[in-house]
Order: sequence, then structure tokens, then C-alpha cells
Amino acid sequence: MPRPSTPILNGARIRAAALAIVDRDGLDGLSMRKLAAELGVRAPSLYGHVATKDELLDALANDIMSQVDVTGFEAGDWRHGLVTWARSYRAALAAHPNIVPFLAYGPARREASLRRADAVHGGLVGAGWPPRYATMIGASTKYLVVGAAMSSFSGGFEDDVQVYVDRYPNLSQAHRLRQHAEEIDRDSFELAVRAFVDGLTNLYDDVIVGGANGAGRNT
Amino acid sequence: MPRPSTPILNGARIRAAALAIVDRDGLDGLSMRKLAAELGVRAPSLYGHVATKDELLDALANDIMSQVDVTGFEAGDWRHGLVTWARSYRAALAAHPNIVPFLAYGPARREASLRRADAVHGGLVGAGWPPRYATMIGASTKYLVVGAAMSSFSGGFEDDVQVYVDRYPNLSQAHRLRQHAEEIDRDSFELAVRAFVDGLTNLYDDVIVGGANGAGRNT
DNA sequence: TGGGAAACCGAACGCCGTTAGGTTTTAATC
DNA sequence: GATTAAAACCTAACGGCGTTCGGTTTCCCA
Repeated sequence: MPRPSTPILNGARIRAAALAIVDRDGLDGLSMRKLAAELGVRAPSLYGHVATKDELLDALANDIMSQVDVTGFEAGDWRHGLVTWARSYRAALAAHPNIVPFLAYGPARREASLRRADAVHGGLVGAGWPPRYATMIGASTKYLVVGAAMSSFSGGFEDDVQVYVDRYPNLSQAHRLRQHAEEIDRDSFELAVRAFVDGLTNLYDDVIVGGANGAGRNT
Repeated sequence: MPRPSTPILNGARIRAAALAIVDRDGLDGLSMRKLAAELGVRAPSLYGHVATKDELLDALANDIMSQVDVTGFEAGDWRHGLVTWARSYRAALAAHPNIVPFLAYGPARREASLRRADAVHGGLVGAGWPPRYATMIGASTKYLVVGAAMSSFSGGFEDDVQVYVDRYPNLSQAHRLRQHAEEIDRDSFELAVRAFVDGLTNLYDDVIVGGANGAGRNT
């Protein structure tokens, strides 16, 4: 059955199906043959619409990154901009956790990532941070977001905790973590962002506003 | 040549060669056939010493995690303990960045990880943090470390930046980042850890020491 | 001296990403 | 309306992957 009357495949449909498989079966669960099968087609047919599997994953990554919100910097409040960015960034990754390992390696060369990195950097510099600090703050925030998306507690603790329950006394409540995993994950991220921005505020006050002769705690 | 006079393989040698390949060629660059070849052997021979490739990677991860230092909590200073832990954790991952994506998923079921998670949690609780905060602080710190190891700037920016040099004005210095990548990475992580611990100190003073009637900034 | 375990091997299975070349349908041109 | 070019799917196949099966040889212990 070659060349059907109405085309079966197109880029959007392929990407949607691919993302669904990644979400359901994990990154390793996505194969070109399985993807083709779910679209009612054989694997080689995909290569008329997609150059390579890696490029397909790149497209998925770009779609996800384009949902990150960097408009929070426009008001000139760097803390609001940073927190808004971090939260929407994390939300975008948490919606598709299986693709994070792929996404986190070398994302800066992707269109959507670049545009956002630029907006963040500009927003911080516009608020008075020296460029070098802007770079480091952007990187640090990304660390938090990517780390939270990667090593979420959800995957960290097993249901079956009987194994180590008396060997590690301080973790004896670990099985409770499982059921509250999502909540702990969210709260931990919030705590981290708040503490981080709070610490940055001290630094801003001391180094940026107060100048070099500051007597603050960050010397 | 079956059954050589003196055995060629053993677990330690296999793990060492595997880690060398991962470090050199990346996680995808490690195949059982290539590993066997570098050990002067054919792939099936490895299965007498290693149950599966995944188990081999698990062993590598465990070796790496066992180099993380959690003794800093013993003095009773939670900030010192936390910073020592975070730095040695990051150093352990930065020494083998290619294995981080594997390591970061579901690490808590590994022996070495569990023992360290327990020490961190116990150290924080011992210093006065409520258990729930101890959990969140431990998770947050892991976010920072894993995120820093994953999305290091080293891999983020291309050598060839001519492509986007005038499209993203705030990133026009991006090609400079490449050569200072390692330095920026280290400084960003240090900034993040300091700001985070600084923010936690505020929280500790307000909520833990000051009690519920605190009028601090963290309300 | 015998026998079983240990340590390697070749062959093979069913996956994988990807390419080459074939067949049919559509759309455009004369 | 016929001819042609492109589009969209197909089968077959390549080399590589993790892993298993069933050898073959050597070692060690009884």
C-alpha cells in the first residue's frame, strides 16, 4: 500500500505520538519501529518527514522549552522574573520528566533555549546585576530546575522499603515519602528557590547596592 | 582459546575498563562488545562476571557515590556539613560527567546513596531542623548538585557561535563562555551553594530559633 | 586419577537506527 | 486528456546492540 490517497503522516502527528510514547514508556521505550506502528505505518516511512531520531527528540525538546515563561523580567523586578522563569521551567520539565536527560545535555544550541537564555541574561543585567553575575545566576537557576526535574524524589525511594528500614534509622519513614512524593518534590523546589533568591538578595544588597565597602554577611 | 591458564577478567578490571570507556566515549559509547574488545576478550565472556550491562553501570554508580563525603555533619555544624557534602558530591559527579544521566535516575536504591542520604538527614535533624525540612534541604541540595553536573555550561555553548551572534544581543559574548566554561561552572555552583545556604540561615534564624512568632523576612 | 567447576569461545536471536530501491498515487504541465 | 515529476508509502537489508545457548579447554580438589 504505497502512496495513500490522503497522507497519513506529518511532522506534528509524528511529534505528538513520539512525545506520548516517551511519556508513557520512557526515553528507551521510544523506537522508530514502535512509533511507526502506533501511527499505522512502517519505520522507514518516518524518514520522509524526520531526518533522524535525534532530530525528532530535538524537536520535542524545543516544543517543551518554548513553553517556558521569561516575561517576568519585563517589569524590571529581577526576583519576580527569576522565580517566574524557574517555576515555569520546572513545570515544563515536570510535565515530561522522561525526556529531561536528553533535554539537559547541550540545550543551549536549541532555538527556544537560546531565546530564553538571552531574555534571562538581559533581564538580570537590566536590573543591575553585572554580566558575570547574570551568567552565574542563570546557570545556578538552571541547575536547580534541571536537578529537580531529574532527581525527583518520586523515583528515589522504592515502595518496598522493608529492605533497609532498620539499617538506616533516619530513613525509617522513607516509605511515607513515596505517597507524598509529588508534594515533597514541589515543596523542596519551592524551598530551594526561595532560599536561593533570598541569598541572592543579600548578595545584591551587599555587593551591588552597597558597593565594594559593604560590611554585610557576604564578604 | 577457552579457559586461559590465568584468568583474564575480574569484576574490578571490568568496572575500571567500563568507566574508562564511559569517560572517554560517553554513555552511548559503552557497549559490551567494545568493552570486551578492550579487555582482550569476546562479549559473552563478560557475562560470567556481570549479570547485565545495567548492573555493571549500577556498580560504577555505586563506586562513584561512595566517594561522597558526609563526615562534615559530625561536628554538629549543619552548614559546614551541607557545604562539604555538596562540594564533594559535585566533585564526584564532575569527575565522571557522562554517567550522571544514568546515576541521577533512581539513585536512592543504591547502597552508597542510601547510607549518605541517611547521614545527611540525621545531621540536619541533629542540628535542630525538623525532619520535614531536613528532607527538603537534602532534596534541594541534590537538585543543585545533579543539575550542576548535568547541565554544565561546558556542553551548553558551541564553539561556532557565529550562527546566533547577532540574533541574541545579550549572548554576544557567548563564545567567551566556552573557554572559561570550567571556571564559570565552578563559580556558578559556588554562588548557588552560598546563596542557598545563606537563605537557609535566614530561615533557620526566623523559623527554628525565633519560633512561630518571628517577624523575619521568611513569612 | 577422575570429575566437576571455571573461564573463555562461536553462533545465534530479536531488537535497534538507518539506507536503498521499488510501487503506487497525486498534481502539474502541454 | 495524456505525460511526467514528485510525493508517500513499502520491502529488504546492513551493521550494531544486549543477551543466551551450548560448546571446549584448563584448573583444582577429592
